[in-house]
Amino acid sequence: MPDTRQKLTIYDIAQLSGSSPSTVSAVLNGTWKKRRVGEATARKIQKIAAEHGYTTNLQARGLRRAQSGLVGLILPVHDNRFFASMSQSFEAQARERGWCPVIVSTLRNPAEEIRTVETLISYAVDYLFIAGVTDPAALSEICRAAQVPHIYVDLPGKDAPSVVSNNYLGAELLTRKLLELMPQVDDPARAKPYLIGGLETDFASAHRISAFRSTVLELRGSFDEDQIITCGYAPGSAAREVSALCDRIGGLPAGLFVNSIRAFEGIVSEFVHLPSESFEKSVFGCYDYDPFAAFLEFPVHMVRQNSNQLIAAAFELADSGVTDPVLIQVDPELIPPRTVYNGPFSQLG
Amino acid sequence: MPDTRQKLTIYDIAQLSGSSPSTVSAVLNGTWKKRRVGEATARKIQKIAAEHGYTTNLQARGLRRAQSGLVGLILPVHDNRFFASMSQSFEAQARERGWCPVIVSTLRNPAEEIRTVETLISYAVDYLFIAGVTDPAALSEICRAAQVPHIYVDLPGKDAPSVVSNNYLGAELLTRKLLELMPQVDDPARAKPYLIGGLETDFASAHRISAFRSTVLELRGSFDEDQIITCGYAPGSAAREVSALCDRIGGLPAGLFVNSIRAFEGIVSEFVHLPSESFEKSVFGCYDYDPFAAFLEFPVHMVRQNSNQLIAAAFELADSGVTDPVLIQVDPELIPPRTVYNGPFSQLG
DNA sequence: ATGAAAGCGCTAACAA
DNA sequence: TTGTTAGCGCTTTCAT
Repeated sequence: MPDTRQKLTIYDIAQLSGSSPSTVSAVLNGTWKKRRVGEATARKIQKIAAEHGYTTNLQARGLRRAQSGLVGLILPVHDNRFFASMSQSFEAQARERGWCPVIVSTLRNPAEEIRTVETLISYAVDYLFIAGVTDPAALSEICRAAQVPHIYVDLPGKDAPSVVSNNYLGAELLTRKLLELMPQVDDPARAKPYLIGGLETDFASAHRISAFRSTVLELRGSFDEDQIITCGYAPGSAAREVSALCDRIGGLPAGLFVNSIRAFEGIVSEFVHLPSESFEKSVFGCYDYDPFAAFLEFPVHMVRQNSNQLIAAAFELADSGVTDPVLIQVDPELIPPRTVYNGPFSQLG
Repeated sequence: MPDTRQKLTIYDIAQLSGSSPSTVSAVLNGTWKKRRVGEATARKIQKIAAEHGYTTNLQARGLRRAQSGLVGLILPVHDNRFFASMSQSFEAQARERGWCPVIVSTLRNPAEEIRTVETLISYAVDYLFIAGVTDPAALSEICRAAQVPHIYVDLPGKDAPSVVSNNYLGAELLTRKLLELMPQVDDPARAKPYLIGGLETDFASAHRISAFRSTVLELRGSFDEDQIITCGYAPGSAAREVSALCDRIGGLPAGLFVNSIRAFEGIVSEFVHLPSESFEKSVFGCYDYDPFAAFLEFPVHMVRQNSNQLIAAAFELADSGVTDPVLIQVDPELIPPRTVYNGPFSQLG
């Protein structure tokens, strides 16, 4: 391995091989077949390049070609099971297609989202995947102005194709399961199922709440708005709210639909103070899957969103060049208690 | 917002403002003060650029300056609490410094690691953070040849600065805790603590195992190698191994040190078949923190690695320009059962 | 205080 | 089959 202090360019390789920069360029970027560079010349150049550890300057190529080979994914946070597994899938599939994935989180901060999209565009990303942002319209506008094709994942955009989880279906399945398993309780306030967590302003939560409401109404014939407690996603507020609920109705409700793993985390931290028997007259559901939540003291039915399928569908749309605002839905899965889900990357850790 | 079909360049802005490209360049990249561009000229150019939605082409800038403004982080997987929170911290701190973070995972695959480092170098990353790879030496060599400063996080490199978790300390704390709480059991095979999960070839695991061995020896006066079961990180194999262990020693051991959250996941999936009383004569520890694992039926003591501090220390080294192979250790924390840990990003979800 | 011009490394006409 | 050349958009001497 020669210690090339200076980075080599195609000009260096041209010199060393006695051919011209354009021939070297063609050989090294794979277009030499159709440029009809001689087999021998090609071999020689490849050999020299390899020996000297030549690597293409992708900035220069990108500048010239007016594209970068980068594909971006914007998500709210890395530190979340659903989004992290989305990252994993995104990366694998981007690589498969010869793209270099760039994953950035914007913390659900509108200004940060805009700044980030602008930065990625400045780096000439070839395609942008957008998941879980607050203002899709603003981002679409920026992308449109810069002519960057983009797609929304897990939330619908009206100016670009979208792939979303079928939140209505997932919530309906979970609600039906709860209603099916809920024990008979005398106190009417405790006999009803409650939904806790999330925000109705959030697209996904809105659909889940709507499914919860309709399904309860359909199967029970009545529904009160006090059965819905939208307190956001933070564990702390869910903990406070569930505790307030129990105070209000004098114990745990017969059914509890927790609308996010983070909220569930907070709720469990409250539950830990209760004796085991408290859970006997209740059934729990959580919209999100977590392997450990599957093994709590009380059984928890969970919905697992198929992030891998979301990303796969998005890549298919990207590949096919669709730019119209089509909307594809991906069905989530109801996961029973005590189940270890095996995902595409589960052998790793 | 004018619908500029074509992306504007500094030449366009120069025309529009009646000044030269070099002046526009200086104004728009912030060096105009020291280039002594007139206040009025500067204002005018900035105004025009803003009105037309000009954005710098970072590829062109990068090519010219021979740097990109990108800073890379290489990790094994995204889909893991520890690494995901590392991503979150990395991103926040990179942004703070005006860098654009690029986070990629290489699935502990040596070839992929090398390919990835080469790709990032081709994009002219200014700095590289490397966490959890299999062959640091090879990567250092590539970085050195390309003159890319880099730092290792969570594993030590011998040719570059490193920031690592104090795995020995963490494991020692956890082992001491287990030994302190382990109940008296008659059967000698069940009276000993066991460690399960991980690989001794892995730097972090090696240190943890070493601490486990020494601490047990110190406090108990004896140690058998059969107390260590290194079966990797996959849940499935940990599940099989723990079940084999229980068969062999005729029940749960008095103390079980699980060497990774993924292994613990598999173990818990076995435990779920056992009656509650089974856990009464055992104490559990897990090297990794998970909010739900904190609330299992039986108490679990956990070690939480401080990924935020690891990244912070690494950035400090990067800022200070250190390139010698110094090694900094960051202490992990022992977290008691039933504890919700609040991290720097815990209000998000 | 500002402009002209060269060039970063690569690609893609266009020539030969 | 291969070489010459003109840029991609920006920065940065060097002039003025």
